[in-house]
This record gives sequence, C-alpha cells and structure tokens, in this order.
Amino acid sequence: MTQLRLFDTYERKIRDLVPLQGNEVGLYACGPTVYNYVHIGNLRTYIFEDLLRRTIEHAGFELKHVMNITDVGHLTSDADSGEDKMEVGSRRSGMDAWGMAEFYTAAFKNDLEKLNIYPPHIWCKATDHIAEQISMIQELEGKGYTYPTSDGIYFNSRKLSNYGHLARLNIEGLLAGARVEQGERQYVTDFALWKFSKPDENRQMEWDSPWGVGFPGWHIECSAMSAKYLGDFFDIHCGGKDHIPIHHTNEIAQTEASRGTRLANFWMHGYFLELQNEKMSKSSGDFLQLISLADAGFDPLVYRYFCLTAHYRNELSFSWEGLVAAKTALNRLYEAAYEWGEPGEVSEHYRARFVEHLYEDLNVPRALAAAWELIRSDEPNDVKKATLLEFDEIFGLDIASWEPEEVSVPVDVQQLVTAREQARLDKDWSQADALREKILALGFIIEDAGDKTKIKPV
RNA sequence: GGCUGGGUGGCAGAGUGGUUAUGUCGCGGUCUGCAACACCGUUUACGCCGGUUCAAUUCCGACCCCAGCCUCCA
Repeated sequence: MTQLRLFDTYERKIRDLVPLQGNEVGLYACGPTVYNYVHIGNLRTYIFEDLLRRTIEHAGFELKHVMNITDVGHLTSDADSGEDKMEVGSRRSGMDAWGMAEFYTAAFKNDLEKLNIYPPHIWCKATDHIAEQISMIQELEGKGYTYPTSDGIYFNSRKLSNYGHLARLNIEGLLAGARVEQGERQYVTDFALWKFSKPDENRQMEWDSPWGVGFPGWHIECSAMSAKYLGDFFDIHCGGKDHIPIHHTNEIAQTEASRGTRLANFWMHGYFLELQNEKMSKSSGDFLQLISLADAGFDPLVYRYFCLTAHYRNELSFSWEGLVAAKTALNRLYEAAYEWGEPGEVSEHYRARFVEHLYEDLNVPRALAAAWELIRSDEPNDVKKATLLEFDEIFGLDIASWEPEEVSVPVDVQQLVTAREQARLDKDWSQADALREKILALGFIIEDAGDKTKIKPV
C-alpha cells in the first residue's frame, strides 16, 4: 500500500504521515472569525483542508476533525492594538455581537456545504471555552511566562529559546523593520493572552477573570481548544499560510510553555488565491464571495474544480477567464461520465497512478490530470465510470448525481424549433438556418444530435 | 528595510539533470446540409546573467520582477 506523505511547514519537508496514536489522526483547522462573510480566498483554504481530510480517510486512517469559530478577541491589529473585530463588525452590521456571530457562522457553514466540504466532527466556539482559556493562562502565569501591562496580560516570548521556529522568524530583522507598535510590551514578539475591557468601551462580550474583566487574546483559544479535543500534542494543525508568522507561532509558544510538549506533529498551510485587481481583504468589506460567483453564473462546484487545478502549496491566480475554463472542463467531465452509464470494475492502472500522485503531498493537479487521461483512454466506459467515481471520493464534484439540466423552452421558441425541423426535412436549408438565427436571438442554441434536436440556453 | 516563498507555452497550472503533464482558448481535421456538440491533431514553453556538468527549465551564485507576512486578511 502506498504511504501517505505530507509537507510539514515546521520542518519544511515532506514526511510520512504516521499517527501519534494507533490509527487515529487528529486534525485541527483554524476556522473563520465570524464578523463578516468569508471570501473565496478563505474558501480555498477550506477546500484544501477538505481534500486533506478525504485523502487521510482514503488512506485508511480514522480522522477526528476539529474546527474553531473565532467569535471574540480577534483584534483589528495583530500587534494587539486596535479593536476587537467582533465589536467593529457588530457596529457595521447593526446586529449585536452574539447574533452577528451566529449569523455569519451559519453563512459560513452554508458555503462549506455548497462546496461539498465535509463539516468537522467537532465545531468549537471561542466564547464557549473561556474557562479553558483562563486556566491555560493561569498555567502560563504559574510558570512565569506572563506579565501584566495596563491593558492586559502578555506572553513573554523571550522565555522560549526556539520562539518563531515555525516561521523562521528573524527577530532582529523584525526589530530593524521597526514597523511594529510595541506599546507596553517588553518585546516585539510578545502578545496578549488576556485583554482588559476599557472603562469607556462598553463591550458586548466580556468575562470575569483572575486579572479583571475583559476577554481572551486571539491565539489562546486555539491552544486551549485543540488541547481539549485532540490533546496537547496531536497530528496535524492547518490553516492559511498567513497564520505562520504570528497566530501559529504563538499557539506553539503557548502550548510548549504551558504543557511542555510540541503542539502538532505536522503543520500544513494553504496558500493564497491571488487576484489581480479584485480586493481580497475581508476587513475592507469589498471582496468576492461564493454568492458573487453564483450571481455570475458559476456553480460553487466550478470553483471547487478551479481549486483542484493548482497545488495547495502554490498561489493560484483567480480570474473570470480561469473560472470559465473550469466550468467548461467540469461540464465536459460531467457529460462524459453521464453518458458512460452504469459503473463496472475500477481500473487498477489508473487507480494506482491517482493514488501515487495524491499521496505525495496531495498533488491533486496531477491526480486530476490522471483523471483526464482516463477519460480520453481506451478503457471501456463502465471501467471509466467506476474509476472516475472512485476519484470523485476525493475530488468531491458530485459526479454520480449529475444529470443534464431540464430546460424549459418557451412556447414560441418550441414552435420555431418545430418549424425548423420541418424545414430540414424539406431540405429548405436557408429557411432552417434563418430559424436557427431567430432561436439564437431568443437565447437558445440548437444542436442537431442525429435525428434529435437538442435545445440549450445560451 | 527584514523575513518567507515564487517567476513555465495566449491563459491557468504540474513536473523533471537528457524522456508526453493536464485543462482551457486559438488553429487544422473528422462528423454535420451548413453549423453547434463530440472526437482527433496542433504551435513546442521554462525571468535575466554567470557557474557546475557530456548534458540545466531542473543544481549553485548574483541580479530583476511578483506574492505573502512584519498593519486588516485563509
């Protein structure tokens, strides 16, 4: 059997995935901060995590997938200044912070479902785990890793000798950059564990703590919740690559300092979707959502297919042209599979090629290429069908359930089609062509398939 | 300015020290009354300059450019 190998950001190399315990793989994925809708760039990361999950399960491991919902404490600046995004979002949306969190969480889950992304086994919300976070901060305090300032409790990053290894941080370089507001922090890389409510702020979300009324810092939630559901040291932690230098770096610091273990055996990061002109910043409020693509006539699964064409560890350039290409390819794939009829035996040859690429750090573009070679091969149709359906357990494109769209044709168009068929029988080609033009002007394309005429909307 | 990564054919995007990625667009062909659909074929690419090598797009070094992080962000 082929060994599943994955790239680990921490060691910067591809290694065999060997579960820490038995056959179980614990996977923690950083979820969204629910102060707004997610954009298609965010969703690329969740598609990557879904492919990872499906591959791990395909390889025969038992997966436990945990995803958090950040519904408090994510400040508008990672330098621990600025406001809580939840409070800002609440003002913008006119909803209260709690209602807004629920609203955007539901919207997020809806997007995942449309993209055929399996939901995690456990969802966990930061606000449901305040006690766990406080207790972890207390552990850190007990071990001398914290210090207070006028606005909160901070983590002393200099007490860890290997702080920043994940990101290969060059602390002196950061200092030289001098673009970080240090405030009362003792060192640039120190970060907040607990923030005090300001007297004049009137926060909607705040809790009592041994240090005073306030709210947890952003990073502590992931350390506390992953430990609760997966243990202090678990198999895989993923997220977007932008989390490498700060969020994940700090999670590692917290867990290593409080629990004395490494946090995750593998760190995996999804790379960005790049747009030339479109904005992709969630906080600006001006960004492409899944619904924006649907409004432009692209099924969510077209976007999923689009993401399959690039490796997760490379940037992917978004363009509408690229989306059109994905739509065309996906439709050809659907139609071909539909025409093949019932599945038969799976081709061992293509299965082996598929698995070989997939298990080498999720080379999905290569696996997809293998699918196209299969489609254009001389294999019998029932073999092609069975094999492609097996591939689709990873691709997640719903190939099995696809059927041609039922087109409702207006009566006047139907009459023109009937007239054209008569003209063709009469071999009155100029009349037939003229009618085809008329039908096209009304928004329908004619395809003569044998003695039948297909009608498709433009 | 610092750090991390990247520059491949019209577009997107794999990969490799000498061997076909793949998809899409365009072009040619088969099919068709003509088209469309489908199928087949197809231009032959690896930022720039040096170096290593029998051989480099693939390894090494300099340079240029791009992206991300250091400010909100997957």
